[in-house]
Amino acid sequence: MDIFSKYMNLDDIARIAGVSRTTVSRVINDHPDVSAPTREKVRKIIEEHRFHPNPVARMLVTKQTRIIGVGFHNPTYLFPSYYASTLYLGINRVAYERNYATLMWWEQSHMEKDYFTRRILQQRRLMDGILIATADVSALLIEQLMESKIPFVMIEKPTRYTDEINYVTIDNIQSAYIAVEHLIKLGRKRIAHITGSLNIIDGQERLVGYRNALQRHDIPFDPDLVAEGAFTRESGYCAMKELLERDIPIDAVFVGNDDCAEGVFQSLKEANICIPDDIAVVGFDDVPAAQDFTPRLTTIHQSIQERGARGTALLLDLIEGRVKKPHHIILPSHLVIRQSCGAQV
Amino acid sequence: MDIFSKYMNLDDIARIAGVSRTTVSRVINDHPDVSAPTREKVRKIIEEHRFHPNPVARMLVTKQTRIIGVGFHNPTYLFPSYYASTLYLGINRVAYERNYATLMWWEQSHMEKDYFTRRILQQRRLMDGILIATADVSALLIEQLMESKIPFVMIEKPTRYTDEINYVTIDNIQSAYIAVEHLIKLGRKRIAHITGSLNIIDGQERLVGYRNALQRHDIPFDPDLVAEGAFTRESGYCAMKELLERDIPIDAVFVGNDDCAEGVFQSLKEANICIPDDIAVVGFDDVPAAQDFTPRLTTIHQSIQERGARGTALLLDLIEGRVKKPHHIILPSHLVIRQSCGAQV
DNA sequence: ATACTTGCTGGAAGCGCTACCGGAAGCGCT
DNA sequence: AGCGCTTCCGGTAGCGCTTCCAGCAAGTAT
Repeated sequence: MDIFSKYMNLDDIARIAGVSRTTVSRVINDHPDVSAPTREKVRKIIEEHRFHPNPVARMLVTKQTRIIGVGFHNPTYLFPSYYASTLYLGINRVAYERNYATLMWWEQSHMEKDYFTRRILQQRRLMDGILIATADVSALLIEQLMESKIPFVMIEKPTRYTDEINYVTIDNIQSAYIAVEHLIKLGRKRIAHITGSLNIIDGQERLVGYRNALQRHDIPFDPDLVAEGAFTRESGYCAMKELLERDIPIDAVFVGNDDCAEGVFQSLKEANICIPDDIAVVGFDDVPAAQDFTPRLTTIHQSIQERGARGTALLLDLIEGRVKKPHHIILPSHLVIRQSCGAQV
Repeated sequence: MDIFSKYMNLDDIARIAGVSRTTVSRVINDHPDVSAPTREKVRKIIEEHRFHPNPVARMLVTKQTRIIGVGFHNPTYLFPSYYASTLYLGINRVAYERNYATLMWWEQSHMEKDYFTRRILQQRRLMDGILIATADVSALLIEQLMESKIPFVMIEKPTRYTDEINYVTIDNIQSAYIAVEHLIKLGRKRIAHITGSLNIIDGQERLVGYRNALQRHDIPFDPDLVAEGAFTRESGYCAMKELLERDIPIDAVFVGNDDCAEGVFQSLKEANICIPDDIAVVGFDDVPAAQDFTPRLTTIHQSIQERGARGTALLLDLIEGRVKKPHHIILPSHLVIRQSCGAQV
């Protein structure tokens, strides 16, 4: 093909085949109104010329793109991380199975403030639906998305309009409760908590679960035992260090997620504090690396890939009109007991 | 906006503003041929109705989409991994800066064989250019891409048509040479190599560098010292185990990449072999986790994000006609000496 | 014989935008 | 008054598809 030549179009194929453009369109779309011989003839010519219809033109007339947008926010802590990659793995699997492509946004810290919102709104009609892979998203975007009636699903629990929005999440409160209760039952008395990002609902809810467990077991809540982290390794390192510098007794710590726990481990090792003998550690997420921590990390397991997959399936059902009412999917999670909590050797 | 209402279009805005569709288009595209008062009036109405022109219609007529396709192949080992995520980080940064969106493909093992190729060809006209983030890609796809004259860049060195294809890579041979030479200079005599995937050029070239270094220092090449890995943690674990079972003297091992080295570490620990005293280990990539290995991993550093960024910049230059001839970008890399090679304490 | 269905095909409209072209108005100049 | 020039605006023709509708031939029932 020459640089100056254009791509072929339906008319070119039609002319070569000696049929009308309509007929060519019909064979491409497997429409029944074409006789077998005509269909074969046209198909052969399409094949021969390696013709592919222009997807953009098709999108314009059918008003569907078979593209879904996937927005990741604040990737400073999301990417590159096991969580986000794995989520996308699940998303992509379902999108593939149902023949959709994914157009991904991913807001990085150096971008302008409302880039995410503007961009999504601008490109709305390029996407049949939108997946929002973070709770940390502006209320404005959510409102405009709701107003524009475009199908969208959040892969985190939204902080507002909770009833009206489709989302998939896990029971953070209950999970955190179980994790902390486990430590209590092992006889730990001074249980600290390094939180996740507290502007994200997961972080907030895990803190609630922590407090609930203490309360239930008549252990007074001590704010000195709480340090704010941010779901990252670095934040875990710093928060643990800060906790140690407070120079108060601590015999266990429940950490916002596993990435964060990695930093906690490092900090404890540097301070020559033994896990779990001196301080027991429990994480959240059960990333694969958790099995390779020394000692192996006790943590709450959740299937991140499933989260992405279920969210995507819900979105596509919404797009295709199979589902109408707002759905809230709450995925199961459970405690995986390993060595870092002191229950096993 | 009602469910049944359509999106607004240029004509709607034009009618409300009392101007022509053309004028509205002009103000949207900042065309000078509009008087200041008219421009203001139209702009206000656009704002008021939160109107965004249909990007699909615009794409159809301008014949550019401001979308680039990004293809990741064989994600079984690529995702979720530091390498792929980080690459995408670099890609996305540049794409954002130059106002392009990324449409990502990601072939998973459960997909049909030629899905990748078919999909890319079908959607070609939806993308202004294509980034191929793997060398493990069919010759057919490359040929069809070249034939269709669509701009594309490979983020790995291609195995064929090397001269004609735009790509970005590092000097694998030289880097591997330096890594192995470093071990030799530290007095290691029986240096093993756990390769990367040998169907990928990076794996092949690193093996060549390994052999070159041996040859240069008059150490005979011993095939028993080589085991095939696949750039993954698991493959490293198995390959190291296999190497140990051969029951031959080994005092160092150069590993295809850091992920793989993680498996090697695990295998050596299980066998109670001390790193670096008994066996020194050198990796490749310098992922952040390399600093947290015990002992800390000596490895070849390369900037993966830069790789993605430079590849994307090249692609966009190609798309925008700023660059014509095939470009080959070779990024720098260097050895980072830590503890696992035995040079530091 | 007519009427009516069935199977296949093509013409034409239109999706929502951009871009080309032509024209009206306003200006200063001869 | 007539001329050319600039400034601003609108009409219209596509971009490459899908889809609706009409039409025609052949087959079937009345």
